Amino acid sequence: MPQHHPPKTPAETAAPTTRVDSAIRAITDYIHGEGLKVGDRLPSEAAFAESLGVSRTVVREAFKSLAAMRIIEMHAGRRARVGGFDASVMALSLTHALRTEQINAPQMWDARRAVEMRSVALAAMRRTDAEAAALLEQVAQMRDCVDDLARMTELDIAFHVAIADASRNPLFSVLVGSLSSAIRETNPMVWRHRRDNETRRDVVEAHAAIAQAIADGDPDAACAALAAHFDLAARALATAGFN
Amino acid sequence: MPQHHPPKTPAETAAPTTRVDSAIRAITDYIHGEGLKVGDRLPSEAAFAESLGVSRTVVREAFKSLAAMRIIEMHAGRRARVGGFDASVMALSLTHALRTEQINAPQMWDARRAVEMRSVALAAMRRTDAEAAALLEQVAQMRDCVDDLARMTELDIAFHVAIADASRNPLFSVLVGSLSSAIRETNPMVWRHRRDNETRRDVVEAHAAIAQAIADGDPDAACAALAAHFDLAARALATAGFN
DNA sequence: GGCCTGAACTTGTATGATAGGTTGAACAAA
DNA sequence: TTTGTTCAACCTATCATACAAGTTCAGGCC
Repeated sequence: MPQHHPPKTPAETAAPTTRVDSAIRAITDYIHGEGLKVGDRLPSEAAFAESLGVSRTVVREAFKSLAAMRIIEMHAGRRARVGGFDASVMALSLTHALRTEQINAPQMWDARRAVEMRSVALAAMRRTDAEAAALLEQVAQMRDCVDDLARMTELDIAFHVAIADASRNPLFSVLVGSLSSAIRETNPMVWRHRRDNETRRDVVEAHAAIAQAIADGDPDAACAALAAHFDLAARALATAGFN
Repeated sequence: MPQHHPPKTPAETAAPTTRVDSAIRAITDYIHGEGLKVGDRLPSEAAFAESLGVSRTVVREAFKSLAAMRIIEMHAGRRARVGGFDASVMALSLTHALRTEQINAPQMWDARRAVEMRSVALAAMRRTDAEAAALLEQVAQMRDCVDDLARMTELDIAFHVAIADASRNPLFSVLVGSLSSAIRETNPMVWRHRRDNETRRDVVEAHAAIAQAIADGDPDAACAALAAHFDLAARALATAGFN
């Protein structure tokens, strides 16, 4: 029997238990109802407090909760504004899931592969010339620091996110960014097992192949190159002892 | 030039600006440092307040923020516990992104397609017999309510999530759940354009083909069936006027 | 043993106060 | 008219305190 997922409508239909919860609901409804877009200003905490008939404490916790999810942005003195979609929330969530062993590294890599397989294909079809050049440049930078693990990790993530940006679908940027970011912590363990520089160079060349395929505007080649990249990673994961 | 994403390490390395932010950081670090797992109890708000040298208000807002992200769970009178990974956070985030037009429906569908393409393949390889039977049963239920839009929508989501569950990768359950859930709001608009029952029946049969392929343990057939399903959806989206 | 009870603890919410950041309009200077 | 300054009003960040209501668990009673 499949596990039962309680059906949840957006913003959790489940009757709000605490006043903070209902305040959160009221605020999101307000944003939606007023048709507010990113950057638009919200009423003050005091205003919500009065209109909802609760203390400012309650509204404040609701605001903070929404700010944590980047649904709104808060700054001292300034009114809260509607927030922009961002990878950080999902990244935090995924990092937590990894650390608490609700998900393991191979599972994360598997999902990442699925997402990026589409991301590179779109990038190959939609990239601008500037983006193509930038990707090739990033690969060049990677070649220069096969020994610097930390730098390599950051370049790696930036490279994959840049591809996602070129896909012209911000959702891919966020998904790729958060999935990559969450894996960051396991990355050093994997690389430690690539002792010989030759293997490390293989990784860089895998990236080069992806960048080239995207520059050539060849989705199929890009997918093939990405598949090779992930196969390499999968082997490394296995070697590093991830189950 | 590709847009510059400021590199963010997990839990945002960016120097915490407010005390609440640093409290959030301290709490997540505590969870990680103590190696706490899902369900483990955290120290009380008062304890954190004292150890961090801030008021309970600050700790409370930090707790609420983490609770919003499901990193911890809070209940009146009970100590906070480490929370389980859940689709609701991402669903809320995505729903907000859709409502504020940071992402549009076709983009969401595209990402969903990428994720589910892998989800069904894994499900076909790993599903238990019980899961296969359950999927077929769910399709049967869908056949019985082609006229009930709301019910159909919920069954649809439940079906895709059930497949993800069968993939044995909880990340897919979360991704599929949240992506499907976020699309829920646009679903009625799409279905309104499938006037004739014949087309609606096509949709149900597309699901049937997926379920059958998974039951047969045939990943390739499952992918093909899923592709057909999404092509159908893409056409409907176009008809409904989504750009 | 099993059930009940209450004290101790913990979270949920309210109130009031203060410090410090932000904003916008009135006003002065160029 | 334009630009720059200043200040009052507004707003958020944080604190201290208080009390209601839910939870836990050790004893005590049957």
